Amino acid sequence: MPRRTTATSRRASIATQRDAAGPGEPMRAFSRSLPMALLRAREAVMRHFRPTLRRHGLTEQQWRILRALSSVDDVEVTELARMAYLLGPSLSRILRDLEARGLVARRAVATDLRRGTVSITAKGRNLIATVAPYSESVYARVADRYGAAELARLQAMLADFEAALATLPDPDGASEADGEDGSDG
Amino acid sequence: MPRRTTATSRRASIATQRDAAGPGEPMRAFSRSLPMALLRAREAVMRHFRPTLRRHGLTEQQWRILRALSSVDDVEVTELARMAYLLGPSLSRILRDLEARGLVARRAVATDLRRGTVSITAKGRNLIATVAPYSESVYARVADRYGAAELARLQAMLADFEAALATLPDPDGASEADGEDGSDG
DNA sequence: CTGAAATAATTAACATGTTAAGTTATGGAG
DNA sequence: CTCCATAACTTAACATGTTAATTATTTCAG
Repeated sequence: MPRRTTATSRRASIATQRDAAGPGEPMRAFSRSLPMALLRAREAVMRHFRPTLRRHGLTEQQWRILRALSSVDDVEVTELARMAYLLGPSLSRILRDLEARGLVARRAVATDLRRGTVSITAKGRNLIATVAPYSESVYARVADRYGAAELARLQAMLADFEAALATLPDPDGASEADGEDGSDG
Repeated sequence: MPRRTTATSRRASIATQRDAAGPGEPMRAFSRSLPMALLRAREAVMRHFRPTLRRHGLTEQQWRILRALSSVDDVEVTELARMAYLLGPSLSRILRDLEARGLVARRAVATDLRRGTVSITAKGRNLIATVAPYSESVYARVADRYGAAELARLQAMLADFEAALATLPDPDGASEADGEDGSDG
């Protein structure tokens, strides 16, 4: 390991194998796990979007927020988080930045001062109008390469999958602990 | 917006609509974009894994690394990054931590001091053995709820999708810039 | 009306994602 | 052999993911 000492023996067994699944491990083949497949598929698409967004000073999440805002007059922060699929803390930080850049505007709700509403500004709409064509272009290329029909089917399956898992009980985080690895302290 | 001033007029139009798709925006319905669907599907699964991992002091990425290492004797860092689907910088940081916790061990490759190999320790294997049952249990519940056959089909489609997109030209980051928002500087 | 519980949003703290830059070691041209 | 391009990691810097703690308001039991 470069940047350290102790150059010991050698080995260089390259290990081109991916999932050896040793004789004592009955676990699923690691590289084929569903979360991994979903992650890889998503990255396969996103890597085509990021460069364009980046050239316009936007991250994927900022783009999601602007897109969500462009479809409504104004929304409360909590609802926006749901629409853009972001957690509250992430949204809070990003809105602070987008507001400072003049892409969104915030207002308090007079009837409940805990709440705030967010809306996209003209500058924000202009940015969307500038980037949208590239975004559409990428999407078209993806649909063309994989097949529009297949793509629609894939999306339908993903929606079904999400709906099916939504019926599972909440994982919470308290029910199956045993503490044996000592990394909790 | 709480934590700020300027309580102006009111509005409270709640906006239960999701994708209004205003009369001037021809873009795809935002909430149904493929990247979003993949993100939601992945989160639907991961939210059931995270609590258990967390109870054992592991993050999702650390778990991927340990699982990958458990399938081989030892691997070079670059190959491990590919196996665990992590970028180099993320892997560097995580390995530093896992090594400090005694879950993995590193060695330099004598024939090329730039390279380093990583292997899982006995302590690391014990941790995997402890967590694996919970992981398998979650996976079984997911498969049961969505259907094992459907799940297999979904994974196959995801693999096909990734393969199809791999044939697209690299996005690079220089080919369709026009610079209109001044963030390219 | 008062104070505890609940709600909306933000802040804090730590881990990873992502791109750029830096470091050490190889390898090859001349 | 020397110098430079490359390669393999690591470090740096900034943005987001994730969970916990805080702050400001509102709600509601009593």
